[in-house]
Amino acid sequence: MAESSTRTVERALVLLGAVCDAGSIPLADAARETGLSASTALRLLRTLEGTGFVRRDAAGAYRPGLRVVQLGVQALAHESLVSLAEPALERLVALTGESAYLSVPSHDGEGIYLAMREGTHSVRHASWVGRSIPLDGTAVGAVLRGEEPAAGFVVVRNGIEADITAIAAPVSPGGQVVAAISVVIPSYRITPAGTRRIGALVAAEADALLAHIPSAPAGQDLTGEPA
Amino acid sequence: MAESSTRTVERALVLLGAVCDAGSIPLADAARETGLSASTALRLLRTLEGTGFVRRDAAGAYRPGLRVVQLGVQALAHESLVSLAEPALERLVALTGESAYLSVPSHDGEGIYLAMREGTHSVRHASWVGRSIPLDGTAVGAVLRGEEPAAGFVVVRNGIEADITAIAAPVSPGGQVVAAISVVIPSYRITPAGTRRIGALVAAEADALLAHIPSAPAGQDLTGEPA
DNA sequence: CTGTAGATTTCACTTATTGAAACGTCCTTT
DNA sequence: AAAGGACGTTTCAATAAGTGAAATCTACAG
Repeated sequence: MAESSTRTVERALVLLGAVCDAGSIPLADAARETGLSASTALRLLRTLEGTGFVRRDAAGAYRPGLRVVQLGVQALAHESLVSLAEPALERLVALTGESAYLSVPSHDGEGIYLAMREGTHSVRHASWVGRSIPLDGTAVGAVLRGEEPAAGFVVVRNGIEADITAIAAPVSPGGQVVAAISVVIPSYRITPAGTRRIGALVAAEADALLAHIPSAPAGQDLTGEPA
Repeated sequence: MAESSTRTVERALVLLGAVCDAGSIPLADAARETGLSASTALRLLRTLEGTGFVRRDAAGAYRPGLRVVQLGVQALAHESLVSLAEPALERLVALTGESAYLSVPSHDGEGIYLAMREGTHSVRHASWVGRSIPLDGTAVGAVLRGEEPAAGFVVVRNGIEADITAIAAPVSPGGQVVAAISVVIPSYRITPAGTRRIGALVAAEADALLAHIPSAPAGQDLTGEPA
């Protein structure tokens, strides 16, 4: 039985996702969006409510509950990658003035931002931690998939977002890509020379990120605590 | 059937909680801790894994997955209370040098820190966002329960944590307590006069927090977006 | 080499989930 | 005012789905 499942739980989790995506959603919409019957959705949402994963507001609509916040923040704190990366992101911002990101592959064929540092320019790119990013047509995506061009970094000009240029480099201890460091810049501000310079910086930081790690045996699981 | 349930989902969520609490936990421990049979725990954890809520590390142990981080951060961002409170916390830190917190009642009879601002003193109290706090014997607890003494703030000296004094005041638009603002101080640093001064500051900030809000009808649901 | 502990799979039992339908309510429409 | 529609909620019989004891396998410690 390679296939697991547990339909009920899967459905509940999908519902939870829908509620979190929406921020606030009435029962009927949640049911529609997840393709569940109203009664099933109600029952599952009630279970989620009873455990604090969602709550109802005065209007009766469902919202993400505090348990979600709690577990999420806890989990984020346990991700040692972000604490390792933070100084690197900071340096990148200091040296480039642009926003810098750490992202990792998610389970569903996308990527997700785990940490960011906002740039200092007044016109800056603003994404946010926890945001999903497609792997197609993005610099981060190319890197997370393992396409590392000779230069050591990937540049995507006006990819998913128009007028935005992204420069990304892989964090790949032992050849296995576990994360990407990237810098995102309004395209009008970028020059060929600047691209090379920043690309080199990003690649250098990405390389250095896990260089100190004594002996990452198989280059696996560096998303957890190093201990 | 006033009682909801859905045993399977509840169990899965308890497991998820256990994994997040532990940070990293092998199947057997998770099963023991939740009182589930190994096979059931395995099946549920697999479901959680398939949806990205947990993942396995190289050793096979379970850890919080990225989905948890993602939803948690999303949810936290949607909490308008924290954006409203942040300036207040900042001011408190500026005026007192001590760490300041925003907390709300959780679903399980505890409280949870939703936002914090670290103090500037070299010896400071460090808790963290997402942390649970008991309601018994804490200043925050007293406030969240609705016990507002005449002074407008509660002081608890050496409560749960020894050598720590906490001063908390309720955020209660329309009489209903929805949150608490608090400052936490190493006890040796506090004086009677300082307590009064800080208490007044905390109470003032807590009062002012939702004063601007045009017309919070029944004083409900201010944890969500004000729209 | 033997014994214990964990992880994983199998499988028969039945419990617990399911969704259509019915109900009450609150709107908007005619 | 009455009719229509949408939503939240409850009921209930059918059965799909989850359960846990036991068996299997591996890894490791004695």
